[in-house]
Amino acid sequence: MGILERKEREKAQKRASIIESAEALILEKGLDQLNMDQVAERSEISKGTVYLYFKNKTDLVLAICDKASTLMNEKTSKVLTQNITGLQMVYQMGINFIEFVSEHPEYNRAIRFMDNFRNTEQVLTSEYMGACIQNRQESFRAMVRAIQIGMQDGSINDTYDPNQLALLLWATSHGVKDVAYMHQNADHFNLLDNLGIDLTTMFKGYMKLIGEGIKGTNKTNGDFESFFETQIQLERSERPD
Amino acid sequence: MGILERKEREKAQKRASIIESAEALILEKGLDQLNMDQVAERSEISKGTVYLYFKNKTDLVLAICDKASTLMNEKTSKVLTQNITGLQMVYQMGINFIEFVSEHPEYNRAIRFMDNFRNTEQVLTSEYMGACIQNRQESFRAMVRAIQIGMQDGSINDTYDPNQLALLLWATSHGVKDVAYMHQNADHFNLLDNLGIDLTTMFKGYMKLIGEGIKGTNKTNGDFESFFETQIQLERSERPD
DNA sequence: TCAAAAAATGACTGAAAGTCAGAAATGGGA
DNA sequence: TCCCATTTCTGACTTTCAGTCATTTTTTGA
Repeated sequence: MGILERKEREKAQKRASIIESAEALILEKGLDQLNMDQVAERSEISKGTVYLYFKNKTDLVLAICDKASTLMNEKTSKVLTQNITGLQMVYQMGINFIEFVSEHPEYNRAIRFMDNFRNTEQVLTSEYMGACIQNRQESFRAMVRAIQIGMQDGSINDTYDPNQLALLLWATSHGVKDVAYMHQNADHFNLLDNLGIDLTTMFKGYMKLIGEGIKGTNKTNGDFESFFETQIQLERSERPD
Repeated sequence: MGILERKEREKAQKRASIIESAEALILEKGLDQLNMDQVAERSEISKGTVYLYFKNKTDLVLAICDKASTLMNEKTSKVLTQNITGLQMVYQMGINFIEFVSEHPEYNRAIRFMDNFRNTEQVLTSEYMGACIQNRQESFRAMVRAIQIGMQDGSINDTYDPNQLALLLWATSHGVKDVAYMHQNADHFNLLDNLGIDLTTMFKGYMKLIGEGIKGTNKTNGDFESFFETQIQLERSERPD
């Protein structure tokens, strides 16, 4: 019975197409201007059909968050397989995070929106919410793992509690991201432009500050600066566009 | 001509009373549930009158942000007058910030909401927006000032650029605040509770991490831990409720 | 006491989320 | 090929809420 399978596939495609329409609209006009009539129009279906695929607007935004956090999570988890020190893994996760937000402003907006949701009925009954939480927790555990590896190879100071340190890195990196990409959401209070500091400088400064605070006894790791330059060169040689 | 003055005073009072109603509603139900009919009802005036005092809902929220940032700004600026080292000033500003958010969840919600605004007509034409930006910039400059003081008294490493360091402290502390008080907005992904780490521990950990990264050559300042304990004891003796 | 000015009102408009009765398309059996 | 049951889709309709404005009420000063 291949018909059922075909139907399933078509359903998934339509669902994905609605999500893509919503993403494009978020990119163009911002999330606060997202409008279900427009999502329907851009997907070339009626409004009612949108509601066959997503329970409500919140559900649709959470589906985008799910997609975003899955993508981010894959990138983060992959870092653990690289043959580098724990500290360098932490650096690499930071680079990935900043790149992700830079490449996908619409995902950043969706996730910021999600973090402002209160636990309403709509949020609690969305099947996507659980997936988002799982993805985040997995990324967080990858961070803890990188820290543990770093403590074993001597690149990270092992007097910290790995969970607590991961929590601090998570929190501070999100703060840096929010300030660095404030212009993606709002231009008021654009500290970076006001101070004439560019994104890379800020990010390097953050890594240096954090690096100083967490560095272990093994001094052969090199600092973030040199690691960063190597990575950038690697990427340029991989994608010479 | 005391009538005009009286009218001005009454206007200001009514304006303040509308703001208070909105704050209470934000505290009770969250900002996404804030509704202008309810604001009017709670203020015991008609909806139309609310719109005589505030151009629109955005304007009202920005008025709350103005009030909040003014309050925070006063606290921050006052730190500069204390007879402590620059590093201790930075610590104290952090303590004030965390206390502020803890005491005023409604203000935190309003400001988070503001940071998600895009620069629409409504935002640009609100007289409160400019005030908010000014308040923030003033707080930021106070932070820069504290860092400069710290570099002079040897409590802060003077190889950093003061502006860049202030930017990093601003960004990271906001990140820590957002994670620490995520439950004020949303309970999903409540990292603190998941890991069984309490707010004070996280905050101390943050200050330790940062402190390590920025500490200067003068080692007589004492660490954050001891500074924090002193401050807490001071406050307890000042307000023995 | 009264009329002009100021302040307040609430019914109304418009926009957008969400619903649902009916229309259209699909698919298996005769 | 036709039929009809099931699935899928539609868009007019309902509801909610921001924002408006013609009208009413209150205040003021003469």
